[in-house]
Amino acid sequence: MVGTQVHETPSAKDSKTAVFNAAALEFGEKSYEAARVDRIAERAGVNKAMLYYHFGSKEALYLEVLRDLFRAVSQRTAAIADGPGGAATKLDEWIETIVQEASARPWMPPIMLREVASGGNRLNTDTLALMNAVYGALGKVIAQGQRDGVFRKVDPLLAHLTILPAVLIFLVRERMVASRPTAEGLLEPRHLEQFVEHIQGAARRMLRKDT
Amino acid sequence: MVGTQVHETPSAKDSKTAVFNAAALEFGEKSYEAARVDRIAERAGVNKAMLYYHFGSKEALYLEVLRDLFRAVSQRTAAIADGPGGAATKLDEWIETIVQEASARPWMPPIMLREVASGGNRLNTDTLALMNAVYGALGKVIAQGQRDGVFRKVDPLLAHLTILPAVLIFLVRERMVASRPTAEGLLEPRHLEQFVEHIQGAARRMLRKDT
DNA sequence: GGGTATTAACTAAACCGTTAGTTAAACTGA
DNA sequence: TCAGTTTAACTAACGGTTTAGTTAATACCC
Repeated sequence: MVGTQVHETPSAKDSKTAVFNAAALEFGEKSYEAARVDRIAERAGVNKAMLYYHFGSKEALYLEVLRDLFRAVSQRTAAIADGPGGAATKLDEWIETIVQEASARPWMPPIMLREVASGGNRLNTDTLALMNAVYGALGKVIAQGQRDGVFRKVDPLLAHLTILPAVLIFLVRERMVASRPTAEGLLEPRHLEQFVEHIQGAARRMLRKDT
Repeated sequence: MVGTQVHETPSAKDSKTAVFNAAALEFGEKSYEAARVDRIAERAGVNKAMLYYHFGSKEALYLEVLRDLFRAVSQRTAAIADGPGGAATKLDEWIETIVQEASARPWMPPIMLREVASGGNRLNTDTLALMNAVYGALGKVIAQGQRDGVFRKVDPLLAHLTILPAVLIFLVRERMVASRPTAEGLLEPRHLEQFVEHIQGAARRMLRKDT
């Protein structure tokens, strides 16, 4: 939806994107089942029937949010993998991109986490393909690094399952921290840039050849 | 509940633990809101009202599952941190313990992921304290390693936020994989031992001093 | 011991607020 | 006028919780 340009009358487009944005926020805050259609409509400032007019059902609206989310990330990460540069740089960029997209769509991390937590039952084939593209991009970068002799032999899937979860959870954690008055222990605040540097470093150390 | 020994008549204990176990399964599979009290009762083979008789409410039951879960993990990880051994070994054991506890309670990873995804709103102070204990244990191990000169200077919180998410997501992923007929890309199967070795290695590389 | 009171364990059914989804009418701009 | 847009009002079903009542075992008292 972010970035969709179907030809529609101005008012229609406005109400549709209003619903979409409100839905993204709502689905980011609550699970699919806890998300309320009425609340989405209210947040969008439109009548609930508009939601059904534009999207057909709660589930269709949710899937629209999902697709939009993965489409953006998969395209950008794929561009990095296929673009120019060394593997180590691309690795940093891959991480940076995920973080950027998640910042542009704060609902992304919680939705993804809930989706995997629930076994991805709601993910249809093409959405799954988009997720795979994100992984595929990292796989290409790792393969390039191994070909170039700068990365050691590491299972790319396990590498992916080390980096991405950390990013997602750090980002959702930020909200928890923000909402608590006195945050200590696990909820001590940390700066995003600090984390990005850390996880880039950790990824590099995980992958680089021992000297 | 696992490990609770309150004195109760046999039948009461049976029905109560039956409800507890059914609830743990249900809450592991679905979000709190998607979990159905009727289904829990059915799975436990008891009347729905028994659930209220023993636990008072759906939420109280959920919190019981949560507490049980964190109690076990926090106790075991704390024991490792305070026990004998080198930091590197303790690090491996810390990871191993999380994996073991999660295997004993397959509902742990999905519940924890959903909980952080939703900002931990349902976590009360003492449950949060248990989570902090798990982190605190890792913090102690890292501090020991730094004191002994085998670990480099790394923010223990960021280190924790690198290791634990990976473990949780790998474990929930296993279910997704198992439930799909042809798993490719992100869903290619991997062995648990293989992953444990990988994440232990990644953690060690993240923390060890450069030579 | 035997009769009575009390309690824990359990059930079927109803209650009632909530919620996704519908409908039919009204409005708007071209 | 006419298609696209918007709305208030409505409905059917669902789901957590309560309730009124049953059963069987245990405790108490003479």
